[in-house]
Amino acid sequence: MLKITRKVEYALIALRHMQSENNDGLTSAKEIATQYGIPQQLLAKTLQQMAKDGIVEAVQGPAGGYRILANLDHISLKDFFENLEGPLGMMDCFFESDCIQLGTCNIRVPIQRINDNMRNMFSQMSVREVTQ
Amino acid sequence: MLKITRKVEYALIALRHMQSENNDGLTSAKEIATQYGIPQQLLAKTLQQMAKDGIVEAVQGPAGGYRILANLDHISLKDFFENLEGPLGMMDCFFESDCIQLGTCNIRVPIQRINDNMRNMFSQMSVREVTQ
DNA sequence: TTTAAATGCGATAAAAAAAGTCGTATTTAA
DNA sequence: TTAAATACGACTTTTTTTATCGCATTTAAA
Repeated sequence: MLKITRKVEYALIALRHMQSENNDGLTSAKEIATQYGIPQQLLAKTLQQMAKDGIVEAVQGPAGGYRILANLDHISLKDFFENLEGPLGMMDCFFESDCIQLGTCNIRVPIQRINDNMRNMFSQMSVREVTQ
Repeated sequence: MLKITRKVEYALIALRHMQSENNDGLTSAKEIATQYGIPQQLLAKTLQQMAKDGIVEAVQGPAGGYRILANLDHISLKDFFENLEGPLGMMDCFFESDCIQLGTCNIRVPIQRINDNMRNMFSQMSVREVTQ
């Protein structure tokens, strides 16, 4: 419980790698996958998703790849997580209301308070803090 | 990602219920399971685990059940979570070191910093904050 | 103009984790 | 003696996560 997913993990590894490149930072998915021993296709999809979110820029064609586009200081971990994995909640009932017990549930509100604390914590941390 | 498990959820529901009982708080697993629409056997196991941890007391025999034993103000959410689910870490490599990429991983240390923040947050919250 | 190496992306498969069930033993009040 | 509860290991089912497959598109370079 309370774990981050591989997708998020791979995304952070890739960003940190690209940030430390001494050239213009353009790096292919294959290059990163090989160096860190992670599945290339999965990493590629993750990078493609980040490209859609404007975090990285994709360059097509041979000798193409990805490079960081956004200022990582200005992206909170909360937004980063939610871009990749959807709404951040300790229980599903915070966004899906298909739980029949919603009316009788006695911990929804207190857990939501804790969840707010957690979201707040990740709102105050930038992606840069992980990649620097 | 970053979700609590049903086991933890059920445990908190049960504690909150027992705390609000106006009798001596002795309540059977069946009673709680019925009231909140929770699988009885699963709840029972969760209560048994809490009994081992000294959080609740188990009373056997007919008309038996469970009642709160510990002072919930003095149990942190971190300890509560770890009692039920084991070590709290955003990545498995914090406790299992079977990851071959440990040497080349470039985000382990920064993620661990974030993880420490999270553990610290849950250390400063008591179970009581959820059950009151 | 052809080729090769890269991204783009939907569908599917495999693996792992979580959730739930079953069966049986034990305890104990009535 | 019976019935209603806890105790607990083994197992099954379901869900989620992780990974793979196949094919299309882009584009630099031969």
